[in-house]
Amino acid sequence: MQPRPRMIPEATVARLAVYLRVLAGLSGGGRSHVSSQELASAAGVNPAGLRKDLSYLGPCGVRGVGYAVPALRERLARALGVEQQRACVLVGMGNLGSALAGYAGFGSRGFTFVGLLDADPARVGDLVGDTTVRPVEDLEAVVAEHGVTIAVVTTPAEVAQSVCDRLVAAGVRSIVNFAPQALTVPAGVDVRQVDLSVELQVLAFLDQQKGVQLVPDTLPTDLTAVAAAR
Amino acid sequence: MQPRPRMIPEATVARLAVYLRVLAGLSGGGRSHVSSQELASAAGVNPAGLRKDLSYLGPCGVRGVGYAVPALRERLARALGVEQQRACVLVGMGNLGSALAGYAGFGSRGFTFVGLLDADPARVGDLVGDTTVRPVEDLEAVVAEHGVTIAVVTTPAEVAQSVCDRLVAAGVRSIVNFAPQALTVPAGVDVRQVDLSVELQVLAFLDQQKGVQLVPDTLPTDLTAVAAAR
DNA sequence: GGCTGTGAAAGTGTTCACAGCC
DNA sequence: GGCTGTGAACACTTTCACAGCC
Repeated sequence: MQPRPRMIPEATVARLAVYLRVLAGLSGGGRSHVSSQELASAAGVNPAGLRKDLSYLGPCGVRGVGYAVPALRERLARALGVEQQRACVLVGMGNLGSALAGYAGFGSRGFTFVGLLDADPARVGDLVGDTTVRPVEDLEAVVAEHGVTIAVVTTPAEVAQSVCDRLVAAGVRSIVNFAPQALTVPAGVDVRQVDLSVELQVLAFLDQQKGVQLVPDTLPTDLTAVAAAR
Repeated sequence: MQPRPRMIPEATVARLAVYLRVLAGLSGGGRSHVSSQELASAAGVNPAGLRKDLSYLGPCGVRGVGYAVPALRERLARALGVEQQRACVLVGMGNLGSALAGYAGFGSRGFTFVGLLDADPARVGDLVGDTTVRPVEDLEAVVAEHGVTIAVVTTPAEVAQSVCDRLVAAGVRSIVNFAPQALTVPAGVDVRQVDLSVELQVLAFLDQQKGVQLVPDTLPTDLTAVAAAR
């Protein structure tokens, strides 16, 4: 009976955010229309994939012409929920935490950091952007006060789980975790794990493979030798 | 004729890096063996998936017992190429760049930042970790001097492409790009694009969806209304 | 009994090719 | 002619179930 409100795949959601950013730049340039080819190239994806992504929002282009930049922009913003401002807290004000808190891009994309927390008394009171760092003890109070549902964890790995537990208990339902530590959470809470060092590691692996492929003529009889040479 | 050196899927490579980190922690605890269940739980993945991942390296566990911690650790390190140290450069010493440069985890995983570069004269000369920030003009010299093949870009978006071009011209073949800007590179060069704000955006979307799902009884006749209400 | 290793199945995401419309 | 929208094919991952071994 339900024709379904059309589920949007997660991979698509991530790319929609990228398209929105590219459109913002394009919009500043005063462009009125853009083709899937052009948009895809600027976003670094395949044109057909981009069209499929956009089609999840329903038809939103004009055949033979392309996409109207302002209309598409508004549609994307609405689909992603950027229109309404969301209150976030950030726990762990090391270099990474400071980088994220100071990133100007967040404000325009619907995120406001209403709380910057740190366990180190030396850091409490510092001004990052226009927000003052508060002691981690205030966590529950900040979450309750602003009705925070999204949190960013940039603490050392050892304390990430306990911080996470406190966040969840206080009512946070969505967490981005940069600490190299898997978090366990109750059902209904989303965690996105981001491991910066893994990116480098994958590159190193690919790099190494390139080296191996440059010498494909050496054909060892023993397969384990190849694996070992990796 | 070739039984194939067994290609390892990229998704698996990324997880192998995580397993290696977990094992390092476990190894410090003096454990001699570990089951796929335990390792998977600590890494935040499915046990069957973990076993499949490890099976790409060939059999490396003991049935009925589990995996020998030191042996598995060494095998993973070899597969990922962590044993040999790799020279990297990092361009753009803002907060994010500093966070990455200061991350102690890299050293133990085979990465050494031999060059920290920035275009801002005010930042040149700063000491980050035990490396001095150099002017971005030195890029080609540093890459050539140390035979750098891996670079991390944490510059503003506007200059990311030109920095990338210089890196590639200098001989870099693998790039992690944190600037919100798609990079175009010649064939043979790998780019991994990391967009930190996209993670938050996806969470916001999921968060919003939860809210919608809490009121599933409202069954509007018009589908577009649902899409719009997003 | 317990746990690994792995084919087979299910699910997800990507690419292709072309019909449909301007 | 050009470009969107989309079903169908394809590729990639994940999950399941169980055979094989200690």
